[in-house]
Amino acid sequence: MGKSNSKNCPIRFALDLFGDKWSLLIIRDILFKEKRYYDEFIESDEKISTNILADRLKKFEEERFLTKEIDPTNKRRFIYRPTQKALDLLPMLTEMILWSATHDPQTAVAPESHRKIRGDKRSFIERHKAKFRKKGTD
Amino acid sequence: MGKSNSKNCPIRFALDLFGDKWSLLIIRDILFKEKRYYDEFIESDEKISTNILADRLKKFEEERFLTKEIDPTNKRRFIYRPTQKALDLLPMLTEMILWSATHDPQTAVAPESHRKIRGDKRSFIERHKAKFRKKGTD
DNA sequence: CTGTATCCTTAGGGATACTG
DNA sequence: CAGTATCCCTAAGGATACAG
Repeated sequence: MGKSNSKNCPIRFALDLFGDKWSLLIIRDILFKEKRYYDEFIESDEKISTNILADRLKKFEEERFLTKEIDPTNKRRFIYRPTQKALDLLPMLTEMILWSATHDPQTAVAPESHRKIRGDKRSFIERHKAKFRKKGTD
Repeated sequence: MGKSNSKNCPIRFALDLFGDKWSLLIIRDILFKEKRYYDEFIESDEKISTNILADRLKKFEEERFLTKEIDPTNKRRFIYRPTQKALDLLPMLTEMILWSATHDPQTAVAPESHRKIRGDKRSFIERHKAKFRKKGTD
């Protein structure tokens, strides 16, 4: 299902870009855990392997989800920062999290709290975006 | 990354359930294209093969995304209908569609229209839900 | 019509060693 | 530190034939 194939279907378009096993987990680390460095991604619970991580970071840079620059505080490291394109995934990811919150028996949340979270969604997202306005880039 | 592994991460929880190549496309067909029968899924553009489709339908039934019943209008077919758990994916999918609408150069939508779509999101989702209240189930 | 059952292929991913 | 480069392996998926 190559990229040329996502004609006119926005869901397929999205899946072609981040519908694999690792992409959204990396995006999660960037947007919610504020990771910015290669070794920070490597340390994640899921134990991504070095070649896969490098490949995804490259793709994300090519697709303009991330920028890669030399870290000003340490000229021997790279810093990866989310672009607006990545930040724009926050609403979708927030809805995904809300969905899991209601349907995961392990973390199940009462409907009242769910409504509260949903009510807070905008501020939740705005809070995150604000963070990245300092750290992020476009 | 088996299911037992999605401890405390709602994104991983969601990806374990529908993070493969086909699941969200089937959900799309159910929620947006209102497909209900095996052969309707088979006819989709993406040409899913019979064994994969059967496997996903079974999993979705087990995970309570779908119910499977004998079609009252034709006792020799099955009808698959979305549960509330599946319907609850509408907000996430809508955000995914909105994201693609802004970032897919092919279907790119002007920011004004985008804001309009976003403003209409609730009614969009409610319209879909209403449809399924007749056809759907829980 | 709605699937199973097979068989086969391949892309994606894991482990590990190595490098600028 | 931030990756390549290998090598290998497996799960996922395609094609097709068959079955209830």
